[in-house]
Amino acid sequence: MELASKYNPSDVEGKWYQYWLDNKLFSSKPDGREPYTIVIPPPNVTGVLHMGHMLNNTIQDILIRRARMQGKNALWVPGTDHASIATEAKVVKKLAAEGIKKHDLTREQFLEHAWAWTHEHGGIILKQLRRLGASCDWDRTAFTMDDVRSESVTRVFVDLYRKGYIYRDLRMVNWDPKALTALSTEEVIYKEEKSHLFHLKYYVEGLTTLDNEQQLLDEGNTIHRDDRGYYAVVATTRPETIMGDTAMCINPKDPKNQWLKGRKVIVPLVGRVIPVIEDRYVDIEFGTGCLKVTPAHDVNDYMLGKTHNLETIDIFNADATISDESPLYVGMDRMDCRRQIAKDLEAAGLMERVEDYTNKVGYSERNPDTAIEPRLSLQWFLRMQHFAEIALRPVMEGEMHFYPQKYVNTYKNWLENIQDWCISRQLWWGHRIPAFFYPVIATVTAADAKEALKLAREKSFNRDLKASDLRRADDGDTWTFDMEEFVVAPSLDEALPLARQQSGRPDMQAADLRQDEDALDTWFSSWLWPVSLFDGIRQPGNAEISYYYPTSDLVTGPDIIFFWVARMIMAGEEYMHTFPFKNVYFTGIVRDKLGRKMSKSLGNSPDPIDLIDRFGADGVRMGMMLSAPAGNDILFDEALCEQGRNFNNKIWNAFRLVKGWDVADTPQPEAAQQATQWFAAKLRIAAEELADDFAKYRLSEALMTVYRLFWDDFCSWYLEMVKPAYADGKPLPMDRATYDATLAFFDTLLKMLHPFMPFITEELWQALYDRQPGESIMHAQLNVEPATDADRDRVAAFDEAAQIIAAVRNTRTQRNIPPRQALTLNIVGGDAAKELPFAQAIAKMANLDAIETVATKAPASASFLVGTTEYAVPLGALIDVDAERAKLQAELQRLEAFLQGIAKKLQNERFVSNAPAAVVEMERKKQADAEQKIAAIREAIAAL
RNA sequence: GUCGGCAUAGCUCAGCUGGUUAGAGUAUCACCUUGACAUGGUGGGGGUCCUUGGUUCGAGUCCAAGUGUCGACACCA
Repeated sequence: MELASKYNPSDVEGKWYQYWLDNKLFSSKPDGREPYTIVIPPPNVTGVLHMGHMLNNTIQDILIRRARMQGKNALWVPGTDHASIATEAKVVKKLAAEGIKKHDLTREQFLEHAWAWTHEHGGIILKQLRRLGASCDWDRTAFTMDDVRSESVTRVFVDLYRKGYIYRDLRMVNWDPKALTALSTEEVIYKEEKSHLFHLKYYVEGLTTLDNEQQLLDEGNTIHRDDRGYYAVVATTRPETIMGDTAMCINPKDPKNQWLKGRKVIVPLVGRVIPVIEDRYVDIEFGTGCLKVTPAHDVNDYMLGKTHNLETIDIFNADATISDESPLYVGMDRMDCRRQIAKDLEAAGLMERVEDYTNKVGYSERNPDTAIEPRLSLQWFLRMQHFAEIALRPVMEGEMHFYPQKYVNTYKNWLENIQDWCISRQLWWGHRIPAFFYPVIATVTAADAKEALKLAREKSFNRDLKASDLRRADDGDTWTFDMEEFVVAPSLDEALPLARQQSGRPDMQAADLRQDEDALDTWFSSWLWPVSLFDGIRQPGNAEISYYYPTSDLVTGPDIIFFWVARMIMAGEEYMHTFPFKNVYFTGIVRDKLGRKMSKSLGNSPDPIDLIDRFGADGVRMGMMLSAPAGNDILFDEALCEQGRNFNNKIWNAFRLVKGWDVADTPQPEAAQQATQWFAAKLRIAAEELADDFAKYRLSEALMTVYRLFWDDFCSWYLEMVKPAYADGKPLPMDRATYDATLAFFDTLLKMLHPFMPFITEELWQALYDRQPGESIMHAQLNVEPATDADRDRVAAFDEAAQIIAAVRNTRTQRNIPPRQALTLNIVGGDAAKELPFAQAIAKMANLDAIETVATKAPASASFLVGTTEYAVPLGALIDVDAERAKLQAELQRLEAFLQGIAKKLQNERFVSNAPAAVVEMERKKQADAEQKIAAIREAIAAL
């Protein structure tokens, strides 16, 4: 067989992936074997592969392939996420480019566009994963909005509603004014920002003179006054919200502001008179201690509003332009308004001063340029207390393991301070909330119109309700108005009888029901993923869910520990009564080699497919894994892919060497026999190390273990030791015993490498022996005998031999003796009857013509110590006595310093009496060895 | 602000319950091309284990404080 001297990945990768597909080698069905399951963290359906996916999916593939080769029934389930906000935003943008506004379309029309977009762009990422070698069972590819998953989501919603965990309420939510939807607290990202703190003048109403001004000043009040009168100073970063001010608040214990108690102040520009209220919430130290209260636009102000029964004026529209509730700036964008009002306040002399200020502003995770706006709105919530409790247990009790473990703390912390989950989103792309509304005429009882309106608004959650919407009944105290009530059911068909019953109107028709317009948070479907993939919601206890659940490992980023991991544990415990995965492996964030996050604007994010084209999938996989300890950020450097590619080339060339040998039925040379025995032992020990690395999820170390085993032990040592000699410019044939052993070693090595580098290992494994059609390394079993003590002894003995070889080579290098010039090795003062282990191998590797035991070495020798044995290489005329002496002197000095340290330790009585006997004994042995070495070196120097 | 992680060779990281002269990969330097591979071979150099104090016969490892750094959470008018 002719093989190119360089490995070319593109020749083999596509071929073998197709072979795996054609032979259904990724597929899994429940059977009698132990299952090993991974569910993919579903990437956004319209996403494209980035470096984070590369890392994440490489790890999953390594774990899956390893499990498969251990004889487990390995299943990796792929799929995509509908990513409601992200996808809807993309579709809206695309439509906008075509001049179509979302709200000019009906829901159905919009969804048609969204599905078209999904079908066009969807699944690209899954195709890209194939280039990486991902061994997913593609026949099972799922989508969070396919029929099974959608129905599961709906059922879960209905179930949780009936269990009383889901409720509807008017709350201050994080509003994304661009996407026009509420967000959960986890979807808000706070960024520090340079802004301004505006100090505004709120004149005190009707106060022209303060009789006891001096006394108040003496008591510590800070009183502001100008020719227009007395005023309070309020510091704010958001002057545009003053139109919504309905109070000013001071801390009752604030000595600076006692004079304002019980007064009323005038909102600047607006002219509205608002009360001064008192609440301990106000921080005395901050600013002037005067806080403007805008209940509609700040979470804390909202609380104050509730406590103090304040009016709520919502001055923003949903898109954060100024609403007609505001007396000023109607229709203006909030940011423009901030600039304008600052100017106007300045011009009106109502701005005392402006200072620079750094504060944190929340931004939408999905629209990173859009500052979120706290907004009162009616949303659906999931009560989290129960879920926090059931999700904490399996992690704290060690049923589930996190790698790295530090995330247990993060997890615990979040669960213990959990807030209810806002699950509704004002989007169309997603799972529509299965709540069905029907109109009713409601009543409230109140003595006057104002009270009635307030009660009616509370009852209907409708802040837009106006006094004219209320109808007073004849008795005077009863008011009626139109509102809606709802039922929750999986479908319209099931909703109708419920609604008839609930309303007491048996004549109600389907057309009378109106389904909630909102969709559910994307994570409300993702949290069911490990269950819904096996249809465990719709068909509890089915064969698949019973077999594959709980899954084995989850591989994901720590950034979604709350969004996703925690919630999957909740859903798993709720619906399966047990945790969804045994182990969670948190990967780090992929950064560039300077430690910066990958971003489009920095242009430091390589295209994974381009990398695969250049280095091969195996090379890139190795590049990812080389620097990826669990949980640490990985600093990605193309140089690592290069290293991966080089390793592929090394494997390839080792194969070329082995397959190039001629075989003959000749006796096995002693050196080769020693080498095979040693490598067999080394292989068994390495396999144990590898297993240990995997057991601890130290995958980059596992890779390094195999890397060194292959390159150093197999190529640099073993192959060199067994390589046939040359005669007449041609290699001699190799004996069959060594050849067979070498092929067997190669076979095992390929299997150990396969999870990391699936393509090249398949290519070579297929070529190593004759294989059956449809056979694959993927399903070959990695069975390596356990290592024995004899193996460890042999490996230790070889380490000494390797040191001797290195020392002889060093002797050559330092004296410019060519490798081809054979040398003789003397074992000085040794027992002539005792054979040096690996003598033949040493002779071959160090190019020695003889190894002799001598009583005293030749005077013109280079000498060195391995262990406590002195070795010498007679150099004859090649000797440089001065250089030799200098070398020995340096070694002597080093050893003497070392000996001194030990002697000091051993002279310390407290050490001798306190340290364990074994430790003291070890020190004594070190001392004796060092003394022996020193004596040997002294002799060597004298002999020169 | 609260809590947590980390700090070891130029770089990226191992180093377990304290006990050989602190390791690996990579980079770097020198030498080496007829014989699998220059995407290679052989050999070398390179460390005040962040600082200070403590515990101990003994500290990279344990404790405390400090410095730096990263992260989570909370508040921020």
